[in-house]
Amino acid sequence: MTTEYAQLLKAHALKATFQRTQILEVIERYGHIAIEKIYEEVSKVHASLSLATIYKNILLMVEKGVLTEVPIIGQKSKYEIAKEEHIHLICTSCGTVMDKMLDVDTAQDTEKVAETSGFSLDHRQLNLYGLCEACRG
Amino acid sequence: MTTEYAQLLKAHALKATFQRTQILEVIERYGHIAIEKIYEEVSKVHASLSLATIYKNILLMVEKGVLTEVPIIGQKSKYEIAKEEHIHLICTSCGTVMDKMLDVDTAQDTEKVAETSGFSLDHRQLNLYGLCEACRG
DNA sequence: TCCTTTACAAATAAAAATTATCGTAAGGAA
DNA sequence: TTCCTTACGATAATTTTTATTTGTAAAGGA
Repeated sequence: MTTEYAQLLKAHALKATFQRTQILEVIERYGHIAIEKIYEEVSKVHASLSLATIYKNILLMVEKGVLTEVPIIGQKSKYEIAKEEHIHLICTSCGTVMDKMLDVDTAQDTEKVAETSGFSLDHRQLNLYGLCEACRG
Repeated sequence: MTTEYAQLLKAHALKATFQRTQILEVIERYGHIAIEKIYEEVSKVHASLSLATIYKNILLMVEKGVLTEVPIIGQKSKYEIAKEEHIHLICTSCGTVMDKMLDVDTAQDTEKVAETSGFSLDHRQLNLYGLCEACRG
């Protein structure tokens, strides 16, 4: 069966194995998720899965541009499906990561900072830390 | 002069040991530096230093607000002396990290993003990845 | 000064995270 | 289906990080 994930993998010259499509399914379901949790979740539908397989595939899919690493202060990195550039709101209480659109002004401002420094900008990583609505109490 | 670091430590309720002032001296000299490299450098002036001591002290100094962790895509976290909020320009070729002033507009824009999401903003992490002037060739 | 208390560093030791190896199995093109 | 290539699973081996224990030194009080 050619699922949405199988196509995504093939579009990046990767074979669409069951393990990989399951990993992608879990990542999409969570939005942002750490390695250990991916292992935990995928194991539920594929008990014989090896943790090494997760590591290998995550690394590979990051290399191929299917996934993006989201390094976070004080935590292990989380991973998300690569998508249009955006901002992260990270709750320091519950750990939730939310995506927010990157507004044009901020994009332009940062481009300008890079430019005036003789720096050729490739991509941004804009993380805002604080308390989400639920955790503010 | 190491008294500068001794004062910094004391201001955060930490004792000014030789090891700690040396760690701080190395971090300031490099600007941004990973654990392993700190160990390598401090070992030069203090051969019997244990790597566990580095970890313990880095963790402690981050907790106390003397240091800031800078997590970077595809690398181990680097550490810097805590200072006024700023942007990082990270060269994906040579790995150099440069500090840039955070302009008022960007600061306000991000505050607004947080606000309209019901998010109480605590601190930002704005990293720009690309090629530094030297690496553009 | 001497004693007591506390904190620290060093040295392990232990645990956790990540990467490598290799025989077998599965994907995909023809 | 057949064949070639690549991925998986099962370790094993490393690396990274954290915890524990012990000896020493510094700090403060009598």
